[in-house]
Parts: sequence; structure tokens; C-alpha cells
Amino acid sequence: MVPGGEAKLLAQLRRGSVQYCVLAMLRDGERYGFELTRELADADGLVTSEGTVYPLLARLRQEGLVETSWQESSQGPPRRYYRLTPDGYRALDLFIEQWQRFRDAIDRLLDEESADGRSGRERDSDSVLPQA
Amino acid sequence: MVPGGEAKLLAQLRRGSVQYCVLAMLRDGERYGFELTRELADADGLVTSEGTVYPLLARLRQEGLVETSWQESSQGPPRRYYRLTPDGYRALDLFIEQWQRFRDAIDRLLDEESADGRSGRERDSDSVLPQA
DNA sequence: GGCTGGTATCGTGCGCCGCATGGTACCTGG
DNA sequence: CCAGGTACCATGCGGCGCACGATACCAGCC
Repeated sequence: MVPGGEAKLLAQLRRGSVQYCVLAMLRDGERYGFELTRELADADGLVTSEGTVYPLLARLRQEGLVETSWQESSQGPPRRYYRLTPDGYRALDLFIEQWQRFRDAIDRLLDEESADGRSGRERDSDSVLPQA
Repeated sequence: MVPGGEAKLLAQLRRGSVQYCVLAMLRDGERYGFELTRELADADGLVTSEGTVYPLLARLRQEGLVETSWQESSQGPPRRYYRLTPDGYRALDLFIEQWQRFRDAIDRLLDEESADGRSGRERDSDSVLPQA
């Protein structure tokens, strides 16, 4: 079991959800890329980086889910602010619905099997039982 | 918004979790591929197909997370049964831990932003205030 | 015998997206 | 003038879900 295998595991898990996390973060007002990156990086279990966020934002823009505007900053280079379009809101709502179903499906599967719910499986009795 | 966009959305979401669902299903006894495929297909929010499951099982075998044995069936071709190895159990436990953190992170993000939870963001005060 | 349809296995190739890498530009402080 | 923080971006790789198609065994039917 390679150390850092968790990283790969999580990288796969994040697929398809990171972009909607960004949409969710834009729900109550506009933000800029660097800010979004920092917040995602801080969020427990969602360690991302600029290399993830910027290409992602470019895609969202191409798909018309967000709009942008440049605004000068008092310190540092100008920032590109992102805000949701109506399509963006719709996409987010759709995701939330799908996410809940997906999440519950996984939870159900993990719980059922772990919780000694072996009501009627034949279980051929040889069995390994690792004492981890 | 293309109809069937949900399918793509879910296909991405499933990434990195389907294989662990399979491991979870093998937790309490051995099963064969076709059976696993049907159960996953029936599970709400997890519509997969043989094209997903068989290559996945091959990978799990290569990585040593499952072992297999052929058993004849009273009707139809012989079946290849899969069961967890100790490494398989460990991988599953690791996933469950990571999954819960990930799941909670997403839930927190979706809830916070929707529930007007903007308690203490500094929000650099120069700026714009979009009246969305 | 041939034909259909269900059960069961497997291989190949595409597409998507997270991420590592590396590059540019602005501003401040030493 | 250079280091370091802020802010933006493009490119290419890798992994995995999935569509598609192939193979084989068995039962029923005419």
C-alpha cells in the first residue's frame, strides 16, 4: 500500500464534483479565482490547486455557466471576478439533486454491507476474517 | 442544457467510487461479475454496465485486492467468483474513511452557501456588492 | 439441424477532468 | 534590482467509467 495512495484515491473521487463546488461558492456573490482556490484548498477533504481551478473556470466560462468581469485590486494585479449565469444556477441545482441520490446510494451500500446485515446470504463459511 | 447531461454528470461522479462499491459488495462473501453488475445497475444513482464492471474487476485482480475462483453453474456458462484479500479489506476501510470526509466536505459546501451562511468573510470592502 | 434469447465472460478505445508543471505580470520591501 | 506574495493562464499526462463488440454455453422451438 503506497503512501500517498490516498491522494490518488481522492483525486478520482473529486472528479465531477469540484466544478460544482465552485458553482456553489459563487452562489451568493462573485469571487475571483485565487480566492476560490484558497478556499477549496482549505476545505477538509478537497485539496485542490490553481492547476485544477483555472482550467476548470475556463471550461465553465465556455459552457456559459459563469460570466466574468475584470476589476482592479488595491494591491496586486487585476482580478477576474466570476458570477453565475441562469444556466449556472440550473446546473448547480441539477447537481445537488444528483449528488444527494449518489451520496445516499454509496452510503446505503457501505452501511448495508458493513453493518452485519448479512441476513440471508449463504456465505460459504470458509471465510477469512482479517483481524485488521 | 442537453437532455442526458445528467448521465455524463453521474458518470463523472462515479469515478473512483464504483470500484469500492464492488469491494463493499464482496465484504460478506463471494459473488460473480454478472451478479455484481445487476445489483449496481439496480442501485439508485449508480447505473453501471458490464462494460464498466468487468474491466474494473480485472484491475482489482491485478492490484491484488480480490482473488477469484471458477465455479460451474447448473444453468449457463461457468462463473468466476470474486472475494476480498486482506489488502482488499484494507483498501475498503481506507476508502470509507476518505469517503466520509469527502462527502461531509461537499455537503458542508453546498449547505453553507445555500443557507446564507456568510458569517465572517472579510470581503475586501472596496468592491462592488452585486445585488444578486 | 438452425434460430432466438438469456446467462456469463472479456478486450479495446474514447473522452473527460483533476493535477503537475511552468510561465507571465503586478506590486512592495530591502 | 531582486525576492516574494498575489494573481492570472496554458499544456500535457494519467486514470477510469463506459460504449461497443466479441465469444461461449444452455434451453426451447419449429
